[in-house]
Amino acid sequence: MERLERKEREFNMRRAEILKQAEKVFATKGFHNVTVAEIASASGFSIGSLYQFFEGKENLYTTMISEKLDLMYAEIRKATNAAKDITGKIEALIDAHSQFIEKNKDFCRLFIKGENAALSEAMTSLRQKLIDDYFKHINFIENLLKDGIKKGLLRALPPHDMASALFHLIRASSMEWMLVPAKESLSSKKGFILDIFLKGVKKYD
Amino acid sequence: MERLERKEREFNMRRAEILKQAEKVFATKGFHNVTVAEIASASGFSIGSLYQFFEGKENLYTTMISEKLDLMYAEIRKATNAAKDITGKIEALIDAHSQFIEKNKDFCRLFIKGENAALSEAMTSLRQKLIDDYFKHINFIENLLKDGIKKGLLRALPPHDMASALFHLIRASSMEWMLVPAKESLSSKKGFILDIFLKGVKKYD
Amino acid sequence: MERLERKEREFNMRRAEILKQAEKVFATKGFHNVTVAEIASASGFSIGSLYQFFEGKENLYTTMISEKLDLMYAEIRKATNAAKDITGKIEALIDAHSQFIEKNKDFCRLFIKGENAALSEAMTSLRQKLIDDYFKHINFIENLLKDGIKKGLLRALPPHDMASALFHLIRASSMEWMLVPAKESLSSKKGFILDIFLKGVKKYD
Amino acid sequence: MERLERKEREFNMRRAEILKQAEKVFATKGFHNVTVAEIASASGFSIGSLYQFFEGKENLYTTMISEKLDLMYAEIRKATNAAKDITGKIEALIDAHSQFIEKNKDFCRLFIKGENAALSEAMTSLRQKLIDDYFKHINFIENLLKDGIKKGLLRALPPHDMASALFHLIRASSMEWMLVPAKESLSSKKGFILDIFLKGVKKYD
DNA sequence: GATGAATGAGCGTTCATTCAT
DNA sequence: GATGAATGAACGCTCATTCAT
Repeated sequence: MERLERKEREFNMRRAEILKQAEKVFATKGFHNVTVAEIASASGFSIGSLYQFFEGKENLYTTMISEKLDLMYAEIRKATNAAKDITGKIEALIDAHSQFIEKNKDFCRLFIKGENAALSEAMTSLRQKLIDDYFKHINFIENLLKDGIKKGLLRALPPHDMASALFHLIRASSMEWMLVPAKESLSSKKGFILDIFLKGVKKYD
Repeated sequence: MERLERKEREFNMRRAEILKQAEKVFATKGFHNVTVAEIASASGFSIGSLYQFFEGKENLYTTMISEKLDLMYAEIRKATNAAKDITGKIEALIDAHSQFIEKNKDFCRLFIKGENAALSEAMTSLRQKLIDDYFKHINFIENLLKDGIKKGLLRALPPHDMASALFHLIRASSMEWMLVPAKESLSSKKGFILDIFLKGVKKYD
Repeated sequence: MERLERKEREFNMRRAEILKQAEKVFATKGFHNVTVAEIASASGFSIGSLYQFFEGKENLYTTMISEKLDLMYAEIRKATNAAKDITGKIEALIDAHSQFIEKNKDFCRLFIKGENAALSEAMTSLRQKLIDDYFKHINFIENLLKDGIKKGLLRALPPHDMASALFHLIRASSMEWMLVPAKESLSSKKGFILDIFLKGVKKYD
Repeated sequence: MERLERKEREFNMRRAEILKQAEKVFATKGFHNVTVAEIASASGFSIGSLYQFFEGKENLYTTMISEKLDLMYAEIRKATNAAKDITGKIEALIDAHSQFIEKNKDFCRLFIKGENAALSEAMTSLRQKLIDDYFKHINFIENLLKDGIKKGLLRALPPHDMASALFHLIRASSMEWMLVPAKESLSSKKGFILDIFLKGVKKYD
């Protein structure tokens, strides 16, 4: 019994190590420009071993993307839920999202670079998962904003559109921060995002 | 003389036809999953002929992306410049951008899917061009908003960040419209974008 | 009648012009690294026109080689025949051969570089022609030497082997002259070739 | 340790096998008329495997030529050095050279056919190596002959030219033997070469 | 179990030749 | 006749995956 557990633990550790190194390599060069041999070499395993952990190159890639994104959404929601009031939650949402991107610059670049397309089964279902997760996340933000409307803090605009807007305002800062080599910390944009999202750009209402 | 002109016209028509068909094929399957033979067959030319118009697969791809994007930015700016006052210009900006996306759904999907990455010279310089064009466009919007600030219509927020925010609010709607199969017209979101951009989501200031 | 003659004369002039330019291009880059388009462009004719003068690329190449080599052998024999006595004839043979090589350095390099092989019909028959011409030439020298034996000037060694030896002694100098960038005139070797061929290297007999 | 040695030995055996079969195929058809698939099939390996042993088609070709030629020069020099006196050494030189050609008819034919040209890096450096090795060999013969001059056996002709002459006299016989399908053994020419090289063709001095 | 050499389908690209104009 | 755009077979090479050791 104990033996089995150790085996399982070891298996998971190796799997995680491979994913970690694969992320680095993929993030640097993109899916199509990386060979399985490279990942094997980077992670210190043999080519053959990789195929014991993952069904193939695509599966390794989609798993890596998928698990990392799960982590991102989880982190953001956890931080958001931990805040007390609506404004605090929105602030936490912006902050946690920004921080994840700052910590995972290379990974996130994969989404600017693109490198997702493909026709194969695995890639198609990855894309669908990405879309589903995206809408789940928008829905999470939506509920937050609905609460704000109910509490009389926010205007009664379509919640889904508001949520989408907030998400993409965060994305806007992130993208620019990733595109321009050296700039101030991404987190410094939090105030602006919060301000423009809440009050808009017009001078007098 | 006339002969030469007709030759040139024909050349350009064939070139355009290839680009048009290549756009369709690339949009469906992404750069790496399309073969030159497929594009040749789809556009009704032989493999060899493609190489008279374009230096290779990458050149065909980057040319297609580049020219189409040039067109998009040009259309948006033309429509924007044609409007009279600031609010009208912002409205026109949103409208023209939305309309281009509605008319070029498949092409725009390439950017959601990503499929830009690659390490080669051509691809690297395409990416740089995309980034440059993006910032040029943000700058165009920036100037528009600066004018609004000067005229006392808009708050004196950092113009670049405001421009980026507006651009990504438009992008937010577009993305969702492309992700969800059948939905109301993208243009119908114009009112919301304008509203949230100008006034924000907060109930009382 | 006269019209026809002019046509024919023009045809031959164009054909010669193509061969002349083709020689230059082939000599510089070798058969496989030259395209038909290059030859067309170099000779000032269209691709299609080339196919009116020659059946194809191989035919153009083999014709060029063949005719040039015919010329070489003809020149050498003419000069040789013009000399009076045996020793003079051998001297003339060496001289004319050396001079042809000096005048046609690039062409002759084709034979050092190789660039003859191929499996196709045309190439095979070219090779056979080269071999036949080579033996015909050796035979010419042979007759010269037989005469020398009959006249009591030369030892009664196997005439074919003697002829071959003489030919390759000339070739030896030529080769080195072509391999080493800048050297004294090839013709300056005539004395040495004659000396070693006639007297050998041994000090006392 | 032992394991590693066996691996290395196997690797070298496979590499040698590929070179051997490649030599046959190239010798028959020339560089440009052989496909990588053909060599793979002839040597009993897959296309991909060839690329584990050699960087590409050119590398395979140049390696084959280079190693074989190294072997030839080594054999000739070894045999020559083993002989006692000058005349014996010259005889051994002729003999060893002839024997190598008799044993490696197909390989040597590559040099008659030519098939060395090409513009690429690898081919250019092969050519330079061939030339360098040629002159190194001539130099080896030169030293031999210089010794003969010093010992009073040979006339004080320019040693380099004498060496070149001897080399090409051997080459003359070899070439004819290769060109004419069936003939007496090449080695039977040794006597003639020695005779003409030492004494020349003139009857009375 | 672990390995990495072996496999070969599939790719982008070239260029001799043809033939509509 | 003269042209050169169009053709597509054929090539060298890569690399995800397998499987004998």
